[in-house]
Amino acid sequence: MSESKYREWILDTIDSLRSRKARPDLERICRMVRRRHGSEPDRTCAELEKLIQEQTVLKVNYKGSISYRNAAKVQRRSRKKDDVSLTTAAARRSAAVEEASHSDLSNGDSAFGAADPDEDLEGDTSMTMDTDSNPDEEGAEESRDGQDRPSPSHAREDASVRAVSAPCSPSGAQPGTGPSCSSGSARDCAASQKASGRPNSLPPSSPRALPHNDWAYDSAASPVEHQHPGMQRDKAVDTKPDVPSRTASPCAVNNVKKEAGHKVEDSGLSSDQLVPDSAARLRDEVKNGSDGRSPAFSDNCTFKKIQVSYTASDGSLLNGDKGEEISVKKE
DNA sequence: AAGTGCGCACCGT
DNA sequence: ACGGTGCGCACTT
Repeated sequence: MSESKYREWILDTIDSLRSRKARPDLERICRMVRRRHGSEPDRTCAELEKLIQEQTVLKVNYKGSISYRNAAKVQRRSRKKDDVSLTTAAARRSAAVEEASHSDLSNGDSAFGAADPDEDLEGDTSMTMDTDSNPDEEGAEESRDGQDRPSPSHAREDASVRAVSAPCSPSGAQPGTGPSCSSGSARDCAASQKASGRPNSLPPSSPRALPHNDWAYDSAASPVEHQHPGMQRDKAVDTKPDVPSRTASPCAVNNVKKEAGHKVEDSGLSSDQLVPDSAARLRDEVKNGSDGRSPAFSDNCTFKKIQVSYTASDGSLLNGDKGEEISVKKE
């Protein structure tokens, strides 16, 4: 029961933030929800996460920071070719979603989203949805409620949505100073966002340092587990294009592999990057594979960032700051 | 201090 | 040209 309530609150909040022209990021969302309804950020976080998994809320990486979108409101206007693929996409989507959720639960996805602005990772439109199919937002939401019905429409901006699992570190993380875990986690989330989201500054060497550096934010999924620190780092430094994203997620591969087959064509599709974890990953993988080369650069950056942020939130508060610094430095 | 409103620049379509 | 997004600032509570 509280679930639907939360959904409502969260969506409402996102909405409100948007209308205020403020970025609907975790921090703001949590704060606002708490303010308005007194719900603890922690809980909000969790609920938000759920919504993301249901795709009621889309987690998007926009301009280098994490944003959340009300899926019901995100619509794409002109997207003809997509429409075609949308159909197929929809099908996949559901599959993907399911798998995603499964894997997510187990944390199957690794943080290698490997999205790179350069290459237009955004090929990941797979999950784009027709909002047309949404009857009305409210109603839709309601109905959507119970099942993880992929329903989102999809965002047009250049943002990549990926993380579906944990917007914030699930349990542990929490600021030593903050006694209340709730605020702690909220902050935590925010922190991680910030840490990871601050990016933008692409290295000069980057061919097209877009102001919008939409690196993939695969993140959420894994606070700790995968992520091979050493390798990414090296790579980042290196300009070596290959391996990175691909090695990335064995789990993901497993999960998605099957789909990979038909997805390939899609990849070039659009610049929209809304993608469910698995899908995204999958796509990336496919892409990389087919291309034979991968956009190592931004990839790595992304990587680093993610990792860093998680590390920070994850455990050592002490290190948190350091982590950030490090990432900066690297860049 | 925190929340809010909004001008503005940016970007993709 | 248009619409979406979010920063940054000023205003309100």
